[in-house]
This record gives sequence, C-alpha cells and structure tokens, in this order.
Amino acid sequence: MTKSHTEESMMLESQNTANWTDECHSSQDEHDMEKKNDTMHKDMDEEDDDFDDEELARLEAEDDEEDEEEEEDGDDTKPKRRGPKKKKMTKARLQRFKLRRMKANARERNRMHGLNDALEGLRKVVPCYSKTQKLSKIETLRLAKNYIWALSEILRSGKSPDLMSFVQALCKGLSQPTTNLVAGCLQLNPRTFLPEQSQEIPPHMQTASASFTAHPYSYQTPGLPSPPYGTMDSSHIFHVKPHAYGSALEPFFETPLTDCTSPSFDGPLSPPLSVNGNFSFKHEPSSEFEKNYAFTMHYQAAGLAGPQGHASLYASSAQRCDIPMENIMSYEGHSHHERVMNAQLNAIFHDS
DNA sequence: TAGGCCATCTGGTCCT
DNA sequence: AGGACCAGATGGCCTA
Repeated sequence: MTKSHTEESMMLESQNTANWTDECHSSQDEHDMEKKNDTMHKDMDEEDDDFDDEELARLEAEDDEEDEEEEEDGDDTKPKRRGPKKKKMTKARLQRFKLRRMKANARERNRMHGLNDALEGLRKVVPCYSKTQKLSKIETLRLAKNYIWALSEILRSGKSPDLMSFVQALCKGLSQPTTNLVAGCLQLNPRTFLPEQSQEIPPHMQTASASFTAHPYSYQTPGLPSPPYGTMDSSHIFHVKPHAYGSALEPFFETPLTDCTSPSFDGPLSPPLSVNGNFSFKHEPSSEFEKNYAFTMHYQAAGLAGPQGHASLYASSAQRCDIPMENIMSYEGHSHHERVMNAQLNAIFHDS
C-alpha cells in the first residue's frame, strides 16, 4: 500500500476481523442473496444510489460529533503516538464504510455488466453464435482475434484463402469444443482441418494456405485446458438435412468436390474453385433479402455501421448460390445467424 | 466429484 | 476524495 492508510483500513486494523464481519452481516451473505435473485441486483443498485447521499450526509454529521467527543476524551497520561491518528471505529464510521463499500460494489457490478454486454456484442459478430451454447469469454476473445486476423489477411493479400485454411485460422488456439462449435457452424468436420487432430495438413492445403496457416500472431497453447464439456459428439454438429449430395457437407471435404454436380477433387484447392460448391445455393435468390443479407446484415444486426467496402464486396456473390438455403443451415436452430455467416464465407471465397 | 466458468466482493492503485 | 480499473479470493452452477 503506497498510499497512506485509508480511514477504512485503519479502522480495519483496529477492529477484530471476526467482529467486523459479524457486524457487517457478511458481504458473502449479500452475495449469496444476490445470486439467488437477479432482480435484487437492480433493487440493490437503486437503493445504493438513492440511499447514499442523504445517509452519507447524516453519517458525516454524526461522525463530526463523535470526533469532537474523541478529542475531549483524549487522555494526557498516555504517550502520544506518532503517525496518522487512528480514528476510533465508531458506529457512524462503520456505517459509512459499509455504505462506501456497497456503492463500490454496485459500481463494480455495473462495470462488469457493461463488460459482459460488450462481450455479448462481440459474440454476436464473430462467426459462431449460438444462444444455446455460448462461447466462453476467453474463447470469444480468441475467436474474435483470429477472425480479425483472418479478415485482415484477406484484405492485405487481396486473395481469398481456401476454406480450410480460413477455418484453421479461425480455430487457431481454440479449445476443442469451440473448434467443434465453429466447425458445426460452418458445417465442417473439425477432424478434417485441425492439424492437432488430423496431425498433418493435407497436401492440397499446404500450398494454397501458406499465409493463413502461418499465423503471425498465433499463440501456442500447450496444454490448453480441456473444458469439461469435452469433445462434442459429431451428431451435435451436423444437423444437416438429408441432401442430394449426401448427408452433410462433411463428406465434401473428405471427398472434395470441384463443383456441386461432379463430386470429385484432385489437386490443390485454389480459393475460388475449391469452395465454390460448398457455400453455394442451388436456386437463384428469390427475394431481396436473400440477395442482400450478406455482410451488411451481419453488421447491422450487431448495431455496427457496416463497412462500405465489405458490403459491396460481399453483396454480389450471394447471388451465385446453388444449394437450397434450408440445407445450408440447421445448427441449433440459429439459422439466421448461420445463413449470414455462410453468406459471408461464401462471399469471401467467391470474391478474390 | 473434479474442473471449468462465472458473478461478485474486496482491497490496492491510479487518475481526475 | 471519489471513481475507474484491476486482480485475487470465494462460492455457486454445470457437465463429464
């Protein structure tokens, strides 16, 4: 503590801690109560705000009176102590301290709520949003960082990466469950693109995705904690309706296609070609919505001003879709977000 | 039951 | 002096 002792800490020093906590009816009790009833938070916060000024003024007044009493009580026989005078822990001071603490707690709660709101906003704009299985805070930040990096890499190079390397970049350093979640959102099998799982990057990716796999800001996460929910069963991931091409898009990457109608694949993925069929719709967009919901929608939904460049960049490609929309998205019932996201990816891999 | 995640409280520090 | 920010501690909830 570099600052001189605060009044509160001095009081604490002079008080028996046990008595202190008894008198203060344990802040943890308050904490427990709060946890049980969320509405109580708001009540508490409001109470704090309403109560404070008046009460504080009253307590200050009481405090002054007691200070005067203290001075009168001063005993000349006792040796004078050096340093800051420790004020006696009066009832008024105790109350005042409690009051300050309550105010500080309320502020801290609000601050954290604001932080969480911001994080929730971030969750909504990273390419994997599920209300039922929310990304953890740390995973949200990691995914956001990867996403930013991946997008800026696209801008920087002016080239579209192939889907695999894009997803690899997104999933860099993410936990297995998050990777599965991202894969689920993208209708991919994480086994097919995760070096950690598949051990090696498929040869066709080594050339096409050099810049993407060499993540300059990649952080090594040795011993990345394995979350308790463990590996998601693939049945959670691939909620794709039966499809003319097979049961899911997963096989697309195990038996890659050059296009939708001729399921064969050889040679390296070149960005535009490689993903052409995978994120395409079979029908022409029938509505303005379908034509335009690409990136602009994404940003609008997030309450952000959509970057003009992106909007125009991605708008056109949404019209090249071949695959029925309803077959694209079905994960966890969040089809809208996923449609939007797939449209973005679709655009990314079409426009170069 | 262990471990991960989270919300909250708390005291310290810095800034205005 | 008071508020913002931060990090440590704690306990609850949830899932494997």
